[in-house]
Order: sequence, then structure tokens, then C-alpha cells
Amino acid sequence: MVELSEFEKVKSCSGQFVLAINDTLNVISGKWKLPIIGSLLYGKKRFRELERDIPKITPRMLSKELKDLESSGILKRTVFDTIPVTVEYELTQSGRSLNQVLDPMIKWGMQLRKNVLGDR
Amino acid sequence: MVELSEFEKVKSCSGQFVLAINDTLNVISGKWKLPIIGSLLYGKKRFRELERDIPKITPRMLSKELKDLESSGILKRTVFDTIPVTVEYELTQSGRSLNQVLDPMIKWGMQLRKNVLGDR
DNA sequence: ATTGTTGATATACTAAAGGATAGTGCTATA
DNA sequence: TATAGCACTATCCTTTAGTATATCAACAAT
Repeated sequence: MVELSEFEKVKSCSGQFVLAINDTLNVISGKWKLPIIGSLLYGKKRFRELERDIPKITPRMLSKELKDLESSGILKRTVFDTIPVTVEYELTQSGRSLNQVLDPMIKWGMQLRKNVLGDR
Repeated sequence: MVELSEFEKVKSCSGQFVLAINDTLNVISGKWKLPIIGSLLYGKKRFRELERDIPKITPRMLSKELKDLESSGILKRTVFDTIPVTVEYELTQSGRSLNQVLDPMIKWGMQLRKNVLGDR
């Protein structure tokens, strides 16, 4: 766990502050990461299921983003020795814990829309 | 304010969910937005002060990012009729409220580093 | 034999983001 | 008169992100 004192230390230093936020940002930014995470929040999915779930994504991008997310420890890839092969993707504990950051982003985004995007 | 019921509605719909998060993401993503916001958290600053505060940023990027942040209502630009002109940038209430989303990102990013980035 | 399904990869391209460098109009100071 | 500071803008170039399209190998069903 991240202790309070450690958090305060990082927060008070502008350089550390940016680094920690960027680590988070890198995990969720990119055109397709959120749609993938969003789809997996409803449970494990196979490659083709994700492809159908996410309109307009190409297999190239799906494959790439899944690799990225796996290497950040956000999701787990499991291969089953069936014919043809079955591959399942599911969020890890770390992936599910992203709610801690996504929920405030939803709230803030909704508020922003009221404040500035609304008056367009 | 964003009501609880409204939040729950958006959160439960994968499309809306992604839209609200992307609105937030667009405000803070880009190589220089966080350093700028970070610098302004310590108080109002002038153009050249920001330039000195943020190593390696070019005036072109600083100018562009400041415009972006202003148009999302994150900061306010004030021109003083001095000679030569003085321009001050400061966070708006909306900009300061970004703490609500940045704090969880710091915590989550620190945790991530312990989980996966640590073992490199 | 042909077609379809699985989970991808390869190659080539376009678009968006960002960097390098120079220059603007103004004025105070040396 | 030359230099420096202020707040930028313009032009060009490189790097990164994302798209389009075709293909792979294994097999199963028609």
C-alpha cells in the first residue's frame, strides 16, 4: 500500500508529482485503452468478443493495446489448449483498482461539460 | 454539481463512461500540460516565469498549451497594460478542482510503480 | 475442395503531436 | 547605437500514433 506520508512527499514535489501521474496516464491513454478496459469491467472476454464489442477497432490495434495493458499488469491473458485456441483476457486486481482513478475522472468530466463544453 | 444519480447513470453505460473520462483526459494529456498545471498550483505566473520553471519547453509549445488550457477553462489569462505588456496566467476554480482527479492518479501511479515498474 | 472460425502478424500508409530555429514589435538599459 | 527582456508567432522538420488491407496456421463444418 501507498502510505499517506509517502503520498504527501511525492505530491509536494512538482517533478515526482508529474512522474506518478504520467505513470497512470500512460496506462489509460491511447484511443482504445479505455474502451477495452470498459468492456472488461463487465467480465472476461475473448479476442473476437472484444473486437465485436468495440466498434471500428482493427485487430492490429486491439492486439497492440492488449499487449500494452498486459505489460502494465492491468490485465491477464490466458491461453486454453482448445481447437482452435481460446484466449481469454481479464482485468487483474490492479486493473479493477483503476476505478479509484476513473470514478473521479467521470465526475470531473461531467462537471467540465456543464462548465465549458455546455456553452458551445 | 454532478448528482449521484447522474453519475451512476453515466458510469453504468460504457459509451458515456468513455466520453466523460476522455473529456478529462483531453484536458491533462499532452507532454506539457501537467508541468504547466503543476507550476501554477503554486500561484499565478507570467509567460517567461513558466518558461524558466519548465525545463526544455519551447515558447511554441508553451503558448499552444496555455491556449488549450485556457479554452478548457482550466486557467485564466490576464493582460496588464504595462510597457512592455505583462501577462499573467492563473488556475481557475475548475483548474484547482483538478486535485480531485490528480490525487487519485498520484496514489495509483505510486502503487503501480511498486507492482510492476519496480521489478525492472 | 471450399469456406469459416480462432487469434493474431506484416507491410504500407496517413495524421497528429512535438521539436528546432528564427523572427516579430515593443521598450528599457548600458 | 547595441543589447537585452517581454510575450509571443511562423516555418519547417521529425517522431509517434493510428489506419487500411492483406495474410498466416490450425482446424471444423459444408
